[in-house]
Amino acid sequence: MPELPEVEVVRRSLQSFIKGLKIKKVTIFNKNLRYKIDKNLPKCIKNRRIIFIKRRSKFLLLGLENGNTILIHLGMTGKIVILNNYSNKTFNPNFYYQNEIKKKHNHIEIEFNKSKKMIYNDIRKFGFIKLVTTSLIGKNKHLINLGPEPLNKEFNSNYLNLKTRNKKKNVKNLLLDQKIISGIGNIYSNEILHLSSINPRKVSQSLKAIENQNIVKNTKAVLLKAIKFGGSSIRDFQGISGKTGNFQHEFMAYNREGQLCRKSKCKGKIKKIYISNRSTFYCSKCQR
DNA sequence: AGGCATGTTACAGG
DNA sequence: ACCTGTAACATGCC
Repeated sequence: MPELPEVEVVRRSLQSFIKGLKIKKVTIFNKNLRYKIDKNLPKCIKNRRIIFIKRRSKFLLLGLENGNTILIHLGMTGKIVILNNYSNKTFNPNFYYQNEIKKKHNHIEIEFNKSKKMIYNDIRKFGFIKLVTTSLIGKNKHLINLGPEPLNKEFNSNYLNLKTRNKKKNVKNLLLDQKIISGIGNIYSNEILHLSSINPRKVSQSLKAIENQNIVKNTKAVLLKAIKFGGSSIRDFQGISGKTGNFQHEFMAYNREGQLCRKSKCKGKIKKIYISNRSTFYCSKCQR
């Protein structure tokens, strides 16, 4: 599911559902995610209250009152499900999702007070959950090398000029490089370059200042719009209430091979190529 | 059956 | 050192 917009949509939902709640019970059905879940995790988080819910790049950070933070990455297919009133006798863990979320991929269940429950479900198990010390979070190996948040002011054209100046990397891989900008994945890199009318194979070094300026502007625009639309639901992304996002209907390039460019008056065709083994979509006319 | 999939990471080779 | 491509992880879908 998860690039920055999807993770942000989940964060906002969590904020309204579980902020301030106390963890009452933790059940691990399957500890073999990307990293094995520490067997001490349940007892370290039990009886602790959630005091903040933040996002850094594609990571979720659930801060606890005891100085620990639950760090979550959703990988490719990770989902978080929240259930209300689970004490109800007719409780069904897949209530909101019905057939769409399969119980066999529920790996962790965290029960809170106020009859709320959070489930981590992940088909491919590329995601993970681990506990980190809140005060040391910036030094965590997953976070320490991340570049700026694209929606922050530090991601601006000066920054991008500096980062592209000596880079021979193609611009698509540049956008995917979490050390340079954090949170962009394959879908949104395609969308950003399409909106910027820049060929994904273009070498970073050769980007003009105005192009960098456009990339910055369009990165922010694409991500904000995607958040506004509830993220993209391709395959299986769903927001926490089980609702799907709607940004997939707004795609200009991604997944549109062979279709007409949606830019007004362009009339070009969307092509699909592979760059570093990732599917890449661009308009052969307006992204030369 | 085989290729492909929103992510990350390790490794090989240029 | 930088860059790219490949593979791996596990599962499901077309």
